[in-house]
Amino acid sequence: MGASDVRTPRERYRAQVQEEIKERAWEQIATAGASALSLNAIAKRMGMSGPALYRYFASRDELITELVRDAYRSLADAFRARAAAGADVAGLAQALRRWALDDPQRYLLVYGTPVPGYRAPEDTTRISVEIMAVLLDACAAERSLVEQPPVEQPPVEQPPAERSPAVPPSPFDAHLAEHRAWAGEHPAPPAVLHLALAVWTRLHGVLSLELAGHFAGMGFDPAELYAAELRSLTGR
Amino acid sequence: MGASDVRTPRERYRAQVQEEIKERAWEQIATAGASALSLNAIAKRMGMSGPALYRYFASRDELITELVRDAYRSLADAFRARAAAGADVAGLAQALRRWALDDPQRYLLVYGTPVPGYRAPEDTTRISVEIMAVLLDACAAERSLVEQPPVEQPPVEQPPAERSPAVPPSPFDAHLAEHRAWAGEHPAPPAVLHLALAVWTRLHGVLSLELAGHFAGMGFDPAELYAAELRSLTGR
DNA sequence: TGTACATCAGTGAACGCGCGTTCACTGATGTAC
DNA sequence: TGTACATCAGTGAACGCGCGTTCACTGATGTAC
Repeated sequence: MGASDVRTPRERYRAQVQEEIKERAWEQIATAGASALSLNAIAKRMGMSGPALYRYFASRDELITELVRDAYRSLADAFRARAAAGADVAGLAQALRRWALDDPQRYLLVYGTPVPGYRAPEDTTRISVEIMAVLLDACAAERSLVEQPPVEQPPVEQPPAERSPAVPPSPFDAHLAEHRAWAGEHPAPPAVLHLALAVWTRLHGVLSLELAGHFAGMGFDPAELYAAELRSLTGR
Repeated sequence: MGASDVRTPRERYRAQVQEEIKERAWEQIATAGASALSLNAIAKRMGMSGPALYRYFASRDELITELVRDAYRSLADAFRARAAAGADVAGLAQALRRWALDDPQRYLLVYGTPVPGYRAPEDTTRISVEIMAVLLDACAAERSLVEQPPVEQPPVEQPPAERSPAVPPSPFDAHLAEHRAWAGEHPAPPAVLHLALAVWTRLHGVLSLELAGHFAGMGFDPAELYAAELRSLTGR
């Protein structure tokens, strides 16, 4: 509200139709996948003629771009809100899972198999950096809380005496110390960068296989596996 | 050879053309994705007319089914060969990574976002059970080798004295003890089932994001992350 | 308050395209006597 | 070895479809005087 209230009725109507187009687009993606998205089919479902949509989106690709952008934005917002409410890594993981299950195709559009000829706009990389920043903050807090449990777990039978109080950095931590450009200005030490990447890939590993239906018929509860993977990261 | 040599010239020719159709299909999938697979385009590239392909595949869907089956079969063969050569979990992980990078679209066809309206044949579930069996064997050996490092890693600062010699089963292990139908007749204890699932999801997490290009521009080496995740599983 | 004009949402026809699939047919290859 | 027949790979025309996109247009809504 406020500043957006100065919009003229025409502008408001325009935004409203644009929003409905996106909604129908998501419905269509949900039933037939992103590569089957068709402007004509959306128009038909809205009771409009096909060309009418070109008043709102310059092309099919631009519509997809907008959907990808919205998806990223929505996850970033969910993360920031959760973080602002004091969520830790487990809280973010829960938010991620909810966000993914809430609309599987939205998750897959962002993190699934890329649409063949489609090139994501720069815009979205900025948002994904934003998401990673929230995760890095949470990981940093997690680390300082539990005093550096290594993400790469040493074998149990290794005598505890041989462990120096400061856990020696893993080979990957050493690699990250010299390849941390992706973290931008974030002051996180390599172990935290490592943890953030592990959180990302492990949770994605479970989620993406679950959403793709690969656990169907196996009998166990994917939520339990998700929780277990989360514990492997936080140690709690 | 041998038994296959009794094939008549016609049969051999037929098999040969069928094989070339599949090769062209993979080429097309590699450049435009699975959902863009077109029989007409394949025929054109082979210098044939479109309808000619219907001598070899009853429909587009049947061709895709064959490709999916081949992909599963190829991974299962690679796994069995590696296991027969004495590979441990790390060896299988290496084989998986090589198999995936060797032909990313083949990996994504099997483990990526499912093709919208497509339903995989029963046949493939059997092969994926076969793959899982090889992995379970390797995981069982791994476990007996390193004396049960838990997949869910407890925090470091937890006093070693409180760890019982037999590590207490994690909540997920307990869940798996009662939901192990997917392992079939395999006698693996819950901790081994857990390890196998973690191997699958963690390696897939890294591989799928790497193949989808999500690490592009981040600067670190995905192979190093893959190796780190592998160490998180084997403790070595 | 009323008139003249500009803006802009939406339509319908049309373009060219490629798709999966069918069908009747041609011509080469293999088989039986 | 030669002839008659069966098998089968491949063709070309055709069907109906839906796609993205363009274009000239109608008609409603908003704006300026």
